[in-house]
Amino acid sequence: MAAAAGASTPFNFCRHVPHADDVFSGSWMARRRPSAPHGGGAGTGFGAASFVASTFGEAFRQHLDLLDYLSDDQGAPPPAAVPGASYVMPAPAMAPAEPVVPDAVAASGYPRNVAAAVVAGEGRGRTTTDRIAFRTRSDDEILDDGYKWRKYGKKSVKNSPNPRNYYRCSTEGCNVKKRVERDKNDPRYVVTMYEGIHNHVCPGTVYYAAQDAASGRFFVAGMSHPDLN
DNA sequence: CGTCTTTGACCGGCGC
DNA sequence: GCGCCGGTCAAAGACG
Repeated sequence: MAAAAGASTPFNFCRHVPHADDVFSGSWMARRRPSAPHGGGAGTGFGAASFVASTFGEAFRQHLDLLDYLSDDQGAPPPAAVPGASYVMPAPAMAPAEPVVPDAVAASGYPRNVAAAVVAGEGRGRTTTDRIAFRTRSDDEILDDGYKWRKYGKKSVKNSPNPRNYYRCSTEGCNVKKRVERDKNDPRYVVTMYEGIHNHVCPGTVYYAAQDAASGRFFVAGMSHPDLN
């Protein structure tokens, strides 16, 4: 089965929404979007690499080879809204993520030995990009991470009784995609795989800056969200 | 009326 | 070369 990868890694998501009902030991928190701004309640997701780079910080790097991870794709820079920002060590996560390489992912040809959580874009000779997969215990397949997603496909896949849903970031010019499906071995879990790098900031996320007294340079001091304040 | 989901068809890669 | 399979497209319908 797609058990939790060895060492779970603490990290933050674009929208970090700790909620007692949703936080599970060893898994990513998930929460139903309180009021979807766009009809239909399209899924929401976070950007793989941009989110890794901007929110995982060193804690994640220590577990994953992020240099390799971030080196492909189009060499996309950090989110535009954080110009020149040195990535800020994220606050300790409320609950550790449960990075996995789900069976569904592995079955797609992605190497199982790629640091468990990050799936590099080498599978089956595909030309993409940054990939990252998570398994999330949730009754809800819609994970609220602040991004706006548009569903463009649904497909039943072999060896799984559960359909796979395909989403694309609905921000114009952003080609980030994600696939969502329930774990075939444990329907309580949702397997989400992100592909690509957001070329924009997380909608609804407010970056706040601080100035380094020594250098006078501004840097991103953290993120917040109105829901959390 | 605009936006989003649904869903069948189509396409391309891969294994045999 | 053929068939299978996953991923994407696009038309139609639903919804706010």
